[in-house]
Amino acid sequence: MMRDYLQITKALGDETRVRALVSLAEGELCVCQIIEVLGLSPSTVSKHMSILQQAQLVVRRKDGRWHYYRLAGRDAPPIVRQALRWTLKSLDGERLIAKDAKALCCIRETDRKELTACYNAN
Amino acid sequence: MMRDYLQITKALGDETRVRALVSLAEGELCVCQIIEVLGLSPSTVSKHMSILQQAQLVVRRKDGRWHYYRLAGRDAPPIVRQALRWTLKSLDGERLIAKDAKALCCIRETDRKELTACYNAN
DNA sequence: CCTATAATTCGTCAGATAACGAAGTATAGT
DNA sequence: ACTATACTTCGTTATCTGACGAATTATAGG
Repeated sequence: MMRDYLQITKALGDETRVRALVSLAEGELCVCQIIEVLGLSPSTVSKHMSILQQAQLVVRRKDGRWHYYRLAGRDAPPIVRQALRWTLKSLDGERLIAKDAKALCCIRETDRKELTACYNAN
Repeated sequence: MMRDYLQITKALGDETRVRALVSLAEGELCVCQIIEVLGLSPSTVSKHMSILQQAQLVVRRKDGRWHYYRLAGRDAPPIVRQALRWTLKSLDGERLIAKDAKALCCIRETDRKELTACYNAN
């Protein structure tokens, strides 16, 4: 209980993780897409996603070589769902988040090869 | 916005601070009372309360030599009030918190001189 | 004015955390 | 089987954080 709570608050206490979390608001992403949004190394992003998953804030789905993450849903415990609702609501309209969302449009719709140029443009 | 959010989540990401916060649920306390509940040094507790205050989760009131802290109320921004509601709801019934509450009864009703014995009894 | 009390600020130290690259695992395509 | 791709795990390093005691500030009371 306290343990769950602290796992959630600690997970939410890092800007990078929050950006990753909010990026998932519009649907699941694979790790390589999250890497592009955040602009961090694969190992770093992997660790962050693992922390979010341990806090039950995200769910992982594996499909071939790709690992997709999505926000926890209806089956998640209330404490988690409430935390997510509060987070998304509180950060709605945040500038940094908006910038990520813009980059995400490129990332979702673009072949991985063309992607870097697109991201750098923002 | 992101700044406020992270100040809140970082503040809530420490067990000691959460215990202090929940202790205030039944009404304001002065620092020396919080010190008794937590069993930590004055300087440590002071720092923790300062962090909670910077996150706007608590409000300070000064009366003579005593500094009273209470939970943020109706005048606090929505992001803060929602965080507090979520926290108190999520930790309702937590064992460690309950123990603190028990100690708090002693602390509230007891002269400071008799206090140590009372606290140690739990 | 002097002392005691309540709290904060400062300096220090140990332990936690976030970043990286290198190495390892797993899967897809040839 | 071999190579490339997608992630994860591990080891290292720099920075952040939480704890304390000592020193400081502010107020109450003799």
